[in-house]
Amino acid sequence: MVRTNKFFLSYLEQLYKTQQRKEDIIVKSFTKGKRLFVQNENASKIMLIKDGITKCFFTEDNDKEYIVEFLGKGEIVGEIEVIRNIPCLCNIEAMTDVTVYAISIPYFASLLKQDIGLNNLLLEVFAERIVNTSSRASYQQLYTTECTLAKLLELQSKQEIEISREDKAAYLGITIRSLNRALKSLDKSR
Amino acid sequence: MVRTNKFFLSYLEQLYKTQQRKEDIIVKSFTKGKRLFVQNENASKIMLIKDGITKCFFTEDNDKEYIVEFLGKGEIVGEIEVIRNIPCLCNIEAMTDVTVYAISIPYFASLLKQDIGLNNLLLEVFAERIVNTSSRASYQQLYTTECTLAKLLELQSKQEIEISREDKAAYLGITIRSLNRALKSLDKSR
DNA sequence: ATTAGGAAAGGACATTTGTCCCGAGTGAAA
DNA sequence: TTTCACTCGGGACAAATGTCCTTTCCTAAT
Repeated sequence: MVRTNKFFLSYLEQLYKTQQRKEDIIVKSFTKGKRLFVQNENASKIMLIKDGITKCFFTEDNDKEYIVEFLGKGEIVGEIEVIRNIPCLCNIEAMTDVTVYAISIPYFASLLKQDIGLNNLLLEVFAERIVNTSSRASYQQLYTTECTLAKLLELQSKQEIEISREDKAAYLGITIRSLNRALKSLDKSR
Repeated sequence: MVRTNKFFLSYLEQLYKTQQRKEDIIVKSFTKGKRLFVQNENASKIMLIKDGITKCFFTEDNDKEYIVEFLGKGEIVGEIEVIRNIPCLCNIEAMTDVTVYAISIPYFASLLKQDIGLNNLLLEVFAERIVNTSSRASYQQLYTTECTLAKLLELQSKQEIEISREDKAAYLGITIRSLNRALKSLDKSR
């Protein structure tokens, strides 16, 4: 559930060490709660998470939130926006203190045009995200809240993170009231 | 809603014409209703749609279906499975008679390792799919059925296709009963 | 023309989910 | 210690959705 990618992380560490122009990749930090990207705003950098955990979520016009995924070490953010040339699709918020490699857009764009290793890494990341996002969308639409919650709790138990009730509800796309009910009903069934 | 990609189509036409080994890319046809890929089975080819419209959908264990997207000319299918080395994520079914370029997996894999143009095309397709899938998942979770149906009808009116009630319901992830109700209630409001 | 079979729409009820609100519990300040 | 204010969990009702079943309509065969 918290995605990570050690290959991409070491690829970028390598790139960082050997870069010619020292301003192409810089290390930045965000304290817990700060946003790396804000939905609908234009991004000035692409980032790769060096340490910490973030959440990637939509804020809809009706003020409800939907968490797409949790991103940890080695996950890249902002690249879709550059590739498609659009403003930020969603928000990325630091759930813990976070440090990132921030890559300038022109530099990243030039790498895209020449570095096949980077292309392959990105394709793998994208394929993984498509698999996750689409199969989750299907599951959430076609199963009961209780089932999707059970799945979430199981995923969470395999990870090291604490997810607040708000975030659980936002991940499932339901209200806190419904989440409480589902939690209670899962309790009963064991 | 019916995705298409003329750049990818002409890229593949070019490739097809100039291929060395005549068995790397072949043209195949599927009549309406036939499946190009079956969920959980292993794919033997990657395909790019030359003509016709397909639907890409999950069948869950509870027998309900969820349509991820409709794919038309120039859309590629089966590539995610090769990149991630997994069995078919979902079903791809011909909604009209369909012809495709069927590409052998080893050939495609070798192209991936060397052809940056292909990599860039794929990255754009993937980025587009992630944008669509994730924003639709969010919208469907956080808005009422009526809103999502209205959006679907609007999208459909801009396209040339007819979508059956079953397919509309599967696209929205709801039952036909609920779809009928929502249709009726939309009627009333104008 | 009549009737049987099947598909589709919608009524009726059950279940699920959301909204609103109240009361218990907690922490901080007087 | 008392009280105020705030948060959180859950009760009660409303709205939405699913399930089941009946009715209607269409088609095809006799």
